[in-house]
Amino acid sequence: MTTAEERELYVELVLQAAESVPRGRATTYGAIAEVVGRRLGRGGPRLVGSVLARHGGAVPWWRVVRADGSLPPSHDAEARQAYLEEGTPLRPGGTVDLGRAFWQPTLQAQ
DNA sequence: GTTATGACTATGG
DNA sequence: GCCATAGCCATAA
Repeated sequence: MTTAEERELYVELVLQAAESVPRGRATTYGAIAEVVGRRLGRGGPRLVGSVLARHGGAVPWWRVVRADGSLPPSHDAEARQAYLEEGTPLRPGGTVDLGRAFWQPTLQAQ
C-alpha cells in the first residue's frame, strides 16, 4: 500500500542518496534502491529511475548510472560533458568506470 | 481488475 | 560486445 506521504518520502530519500555522491564519483540505480529500500522496505531500481526522471532536476542525476556504467542515450551527451568537468573515471566506451568511480550512497538519518 | 510502461538488472545465446 | 528474455516494483490508463 502506498500513500501520498510515502511516495513523497521515497522521493526525498532517493534525491538525498543522489546528493550524497561527491564530484568525480558515481553510483547506480540499484545501489540507491538498496539503501532506500532498506529504510522503507520497498522500491526497486526502476522506481529510482522514475523518481530521478520526474524530480531529479535539482540533483546531480548524471552521477547515477546503470549497473554497467552507462546512461540512457537521451542523456548520454550531457552526462559525458559533466564527467569531463568533474574528472569522473571513464572507460573507452564512454561509460563510467564503476570499478574506480563507484560510490556507496548514504542517507542523512543513517 | 487487467495491461502497458519505465532514466533497471541478471542471464543466456 | 549486442540482442532477446525474464524478473522486478510502482504508476498510469
